[in-house]
Amino acid sequence: MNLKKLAEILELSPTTVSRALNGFPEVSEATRERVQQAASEHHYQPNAKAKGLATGRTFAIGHVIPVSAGHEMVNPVFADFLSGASKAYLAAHYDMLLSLVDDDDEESAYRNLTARGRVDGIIVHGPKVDDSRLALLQQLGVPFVVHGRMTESAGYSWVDVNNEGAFSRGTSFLADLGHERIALINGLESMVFAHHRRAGYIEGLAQHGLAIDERLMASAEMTEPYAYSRVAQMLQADNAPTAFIVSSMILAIGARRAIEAQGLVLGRDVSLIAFDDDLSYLKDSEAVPQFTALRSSVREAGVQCAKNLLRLIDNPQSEPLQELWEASLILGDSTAPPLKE
Amino acid sequence: MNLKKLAEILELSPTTVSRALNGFPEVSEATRERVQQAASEHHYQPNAKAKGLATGRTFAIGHVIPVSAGHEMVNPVFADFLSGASKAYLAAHYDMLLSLVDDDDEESAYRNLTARGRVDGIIVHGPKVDDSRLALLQQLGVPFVVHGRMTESAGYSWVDVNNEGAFSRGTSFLADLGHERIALINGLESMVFAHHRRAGYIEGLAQHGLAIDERLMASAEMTEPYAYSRVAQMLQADNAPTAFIVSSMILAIGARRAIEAQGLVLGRDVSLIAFDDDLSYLKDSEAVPQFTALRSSVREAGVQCAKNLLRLIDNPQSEPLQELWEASLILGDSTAPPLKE
DNA sequence: AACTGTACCCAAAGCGCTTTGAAGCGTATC
DNA sequence: GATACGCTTCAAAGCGCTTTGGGTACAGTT
Repeated sequence: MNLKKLAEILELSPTTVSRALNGFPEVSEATRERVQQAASEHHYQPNAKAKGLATGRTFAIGHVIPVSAGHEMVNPVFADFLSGASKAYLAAHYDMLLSLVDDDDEESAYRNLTARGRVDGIIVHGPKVDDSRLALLQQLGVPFVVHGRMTESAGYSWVDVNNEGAFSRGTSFLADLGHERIALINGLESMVFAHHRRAGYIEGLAQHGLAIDERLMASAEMTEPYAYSRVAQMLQADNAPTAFIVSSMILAIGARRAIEAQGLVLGRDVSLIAFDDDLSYLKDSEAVPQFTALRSSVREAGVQCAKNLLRLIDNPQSEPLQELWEASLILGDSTAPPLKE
Repeated sequence: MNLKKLAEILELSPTTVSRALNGFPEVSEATRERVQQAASEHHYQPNAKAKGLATGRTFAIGHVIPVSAGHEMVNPVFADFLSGASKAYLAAHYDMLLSLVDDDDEESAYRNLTARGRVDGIIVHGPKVDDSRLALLQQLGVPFVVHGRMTESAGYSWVDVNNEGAFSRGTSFLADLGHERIALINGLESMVFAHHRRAGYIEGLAQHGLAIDERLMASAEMTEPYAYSRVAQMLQADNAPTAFIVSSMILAIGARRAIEAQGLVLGRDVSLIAFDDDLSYLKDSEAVPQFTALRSSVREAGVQCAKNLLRLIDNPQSEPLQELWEASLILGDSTAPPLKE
């Protein structure tokens, strides 16, 4: 079923049918209703390609998701982020185009999406320190919103969590409990979020006059086995840490496994704070959460990135939209003062 | 940059430029090279909407992903599945369109995608027992491949793991070790995969003459807290199970937490087998895996579903493609004979 | 009776590509 | 010298929609 056939059935011109369906005023209410009736009866939906060609719009948003080239790993938070974003798109009748690309040749993905006119805007994931994509996207002239931040420059839109503040606060909290050996299990520090978290961690230590010890800082792709092995190793070393602050729930799970494998009890012998993206299948929100956590919903971030991008598209002259969210510190079962020796 | 402008620059007709770029034989090698040269110089990419309109093809595949309506939960295996599928699409120059929809109104998502001509084919996720989508998709006449199975009927394409065989084998393995009280922590049994796993579990018990006890079977959305609470509850009950077989790594993690919270040791006091989708961030593949597991890579399933769908699209008259994969049983650290009392 | 305004509707052009049918132009054939 | 035949190129139509710039009919105004 297409416009022309529908128009024939209704004995109207395609013009009138189009206007009726798109809510233009120069068509009588009577015919508008007749048209809408017939459209839904015949399951008529305008062809997206034709509509896009005629309007110059596409009604699709591109998400370019980096897959770490070596280990083919895709960050599990994306599922929740996308589910949030798709909520916003659904309401606005946008579609979501996904490109998972090796993070060493992302550039061609952005070029493709825009040059071929596949999308009206782009959500950028996984910003890196000194990210070269910023210049590229600005040059391409496509509206975009970054989930996270690239540089400190003002000229682009982003939604981010105050990772530095959160990790400073978490580290302080552990120090206030009396911990003096606090370890950081972080993501890859080429990622801006990990960079900020490390900075916050160091700031927290500094505020309490605690020494910075490189041996207490780990940084890698955030998998469960990585957390397990690094935490196990740190606990076995001389002068082991009594507390950990870790960058994701997955890491917290690996850390917990390592702690218990040493015969230690989490929340008594060892304390732990996790950054919690509030993933749907890993909720840390029982009456007493298993982990003390810095929480910020990645699903909500998805909603907000999407909404802001749509605003940018509808309103190309507008100023960049920037939002810095605070994570909340949720008290759980995994933190306590250090044991007296 | 578009075809017309490129043609003007080259002082050729759009026809010739188009043919040159699309590898038609009726253009001389000399001009073909000249055209390709100019195209890449000017970053020319054909407009996807126009190309699609002219050819009737779209070069996009739709993935419709159910989000459980109540809890807004999206299954974490999708990230890995999509990363596999996108590999296949990249090679064939297809794009991936994602629709995350409440699983109670998926129908309109399929109608939309096809009626508006947004996709050339669809991958169907999360098949349910007696799934009404099968009839709908066949009626819509769009090529599709199901990840999993819907009914036993022969008339459609799917790629699935032999869940029944796997869970029968896993249950048998536990019974052979001497376990007599074996519990199942399953996903929602409205899902076909969970249905099959339950059937396999029961078959395994039956083969060893073990009784079926409804109190040892749990079924729900597969979250960590769910596994934790159900396992804790079963362990505290009279006549507690000595072994568990669970439907995902996330469940295994929740189960482990519950087991250890009782002061029990996994792989000594309690045995556990997990179904392992081989997720990139939860790999169970150290020298000795922490969990004994039934493993089948969901990323590979993504690759294969995508490849088969592309074959179906290129070759509409072909027979349905159906593949049943066997999971491998990986011996890990979480299983042992039951303790003698 | 002629004019203006308003409400409704339409023909045709155009979005950027592919594809059909045909044309121009050497070279070989009779 | 006329005809046929490759080889290369092109003009124009068409994909399904939106949008511009009208047109028609009828009521109200002068």
